[in-house]
Amino acid sequence: MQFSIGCEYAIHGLLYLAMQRPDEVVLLTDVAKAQNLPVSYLAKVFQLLAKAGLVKSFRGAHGGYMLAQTPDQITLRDVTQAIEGTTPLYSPLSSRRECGLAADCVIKEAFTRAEKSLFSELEKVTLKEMMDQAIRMRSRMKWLQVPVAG
Amino acid sequence: MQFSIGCEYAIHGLLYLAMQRPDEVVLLTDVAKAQNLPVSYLAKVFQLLAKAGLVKSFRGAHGGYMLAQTPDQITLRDVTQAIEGTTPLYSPLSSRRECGLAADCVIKEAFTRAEKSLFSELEKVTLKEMMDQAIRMRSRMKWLQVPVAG
DNA sequence: ATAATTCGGATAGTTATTGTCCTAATATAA
DNA sequence: TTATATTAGGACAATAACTATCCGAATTAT
Ligand code: SF4
Ligand code: SF4
Repeated sequence: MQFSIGCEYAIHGLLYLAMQRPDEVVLLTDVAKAQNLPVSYLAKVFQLLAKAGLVKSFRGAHGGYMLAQTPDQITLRDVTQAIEGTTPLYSPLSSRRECGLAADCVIKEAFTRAEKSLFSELEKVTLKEMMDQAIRMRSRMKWLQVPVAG
Repeated sequence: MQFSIGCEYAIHGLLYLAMQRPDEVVLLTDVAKAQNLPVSYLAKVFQLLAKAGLVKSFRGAHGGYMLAQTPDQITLRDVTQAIEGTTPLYSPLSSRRECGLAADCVIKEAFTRAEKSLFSELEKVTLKEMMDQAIRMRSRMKWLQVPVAG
């Protein structure tokens, strides 16, 4: 019961993109290098982000990635769900157990509410806010030492 | 990012206990049989429940398990945490990434809030409520067809 | 054409979860 | 005391999920 490490890579990768000049296209290898991540796995993560519409990808020479939405549109929820998918937190295999409640079971309903509550919290935090923090505290985040606009 | 199947076993096992006469001691094998669960794994689950103080265990002849708290004291949060432990939903390995934010990082704070929110929802549902539902809908839950008080 | 780059699939390595088994400890009863 | 019933706990095996690597195909700029 933990977010996978792919979420961590995604969050920090997106933050790295957000810190570039707007519309700057970044190489995957640069993202990986800056944060000491395995580039081959990060590639998979970025493919998921692209599919989810959080980043735009460009193939070929001078290709790479850039954000597909403004940082204030991208929330932590978008990121985690892009990586982890949207399977419910609790889905009992009633195959073992004969049970005809199905739709209106207080247990399942409770988990559904809890899950909604979890993601609605994550939805409140945007990449913009993370970026703002990163700008304020840039000196303490060595992995983010990138040239910024201007 | 899903609650493990052990949680499902635990919830339904506790519900089975709750449906017995108060202070009735139940054999693990009966719980497993009623729900067609692997008894050896259910044993592990019940050991965790015992450690967490949700059930009392009795060894030896006429031994078994019973609830250690009244059904209205046991919440879904207690159960899930007894099984899954309390490791945080998100704990980035800053080993890869040099970052000095640590304590006051908006990302980590967001996940912490989200996690609290998740568990606070789960805390609102008690075994008593599940039991009441089970009593109302007994006919639709074949795995729970047990003799009840009286 | 050539070089640079992402895409997608296959696959391998690693870790976590789920399940089994065996022995020890404990409790009851004859 | 001995036999029997039952949980505790550790070691282990099987399975599944996650993480990581690799390669050929597609795409694009030069
Ligand atoms: S009681 Fe609810 S969670 Fe359990 S098997 Fe029935 S429908 Fe599923
Ligand atoms: S930015 Fe926050 S989550 Fe990322 S490495 Fe720094 S402290 Fe950890």
